[in-house]
Amino acid sequence: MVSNMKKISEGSTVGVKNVLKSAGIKPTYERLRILKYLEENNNHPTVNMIYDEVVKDIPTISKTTVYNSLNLFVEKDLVLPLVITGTEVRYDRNTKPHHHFLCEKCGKIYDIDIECPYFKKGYVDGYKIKELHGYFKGICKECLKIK
Amino acid sequence: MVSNMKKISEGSTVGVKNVLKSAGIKPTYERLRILKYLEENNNHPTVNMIYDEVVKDIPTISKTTVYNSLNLFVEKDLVLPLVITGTEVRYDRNTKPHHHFLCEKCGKIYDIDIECPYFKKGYVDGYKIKELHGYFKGICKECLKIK
DNA sequence: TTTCATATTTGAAACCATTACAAATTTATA
DNA sequence: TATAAATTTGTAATGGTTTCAAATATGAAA
Ligand SMILES: [Mn+2]
Ligand SMILES: [Mn+2]
Ligand SMILES: [Zn+2]
Ligand SMILES: [Zn+2]
Repeated sequence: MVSNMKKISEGSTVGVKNVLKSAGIKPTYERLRILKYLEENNNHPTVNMIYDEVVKDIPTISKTTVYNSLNLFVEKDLVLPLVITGTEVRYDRNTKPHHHFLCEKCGKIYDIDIECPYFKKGYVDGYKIKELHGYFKGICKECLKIK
Repeated sequence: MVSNMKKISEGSTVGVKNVLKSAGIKPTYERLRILKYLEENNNHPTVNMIYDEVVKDIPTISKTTVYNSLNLFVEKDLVLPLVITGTEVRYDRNTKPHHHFLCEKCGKIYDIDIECPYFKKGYVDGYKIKELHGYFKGICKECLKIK
């Protein structure tokens, strides 16, 4: 088993609506659709990836609304922003601290379910840890097969 | 002891000149000064931080030259680019894989000398690891004192 | 329902780090 | 010295993100 992380929700309309309401966010049509995308896709997407899919359902949506919504989700701890490739921010519905793996060949970003003993302790070298950001770069299992 | 990492070089003019030459880089005045800055400061600086200091010695230097030089250093594995704050790239003379700590209060970035067992093995979840990027966010020792 | 205040969305402009590019300058070679 | 190659420089372009004000939608009061 590659990952044993549990899903946050199912991505159903009623599901995401409750998620937004309990976070104190008004569940607008646009926000619901964006959050649904994040729940249905664990691909750590960029703003453009999200926009390109969501605009198929809501042709009038603007990219600014995608930015606004994601910033709001981050503020309310519904979503975790990741900076892995350096060029653009990626968004993760899984806000629990976890590692990632960026494949140099296919560009996919995978979850890596390993533990960091220092993060568990809460301190390193006398410094108080609040967040953990860890990722590997290399070749993923599938691309290794292709050779 | 907070860190037991060894220094790469002393930052002396003859030192950095040899570093550049053995990397196959022509040791121009600008490149020497930029590399010297990196050797004398282990503060993981941004392009602007480097420029602001170097321009005091070389008033005619352009920011493009700082970019060009750093990109060349990265290409020749003399310097490691870090993306930690998300907004701008930082540069590290220490190219050995190591962890970092970003203090939320003072903004300083510290080296953290811990080992990653997965990186040592070379694999996680069947994925081949080539690079390791890990950092913590929190409050550093000094800022904890101030309280 | 109508009215009015508030929240949200939208599109364009601004911002900012980085890159592209071509002209000017320096350096190396003959 | 003359010529070619490499480097530096300044400006313009690029691209992701934010700012901002106008347009639209929502919700409560009348
Ligand atoms: Mn993830
Ligand atoms: Mn470092
Ligand atoms: Zn791959
Ligand atoms: Zn601090």
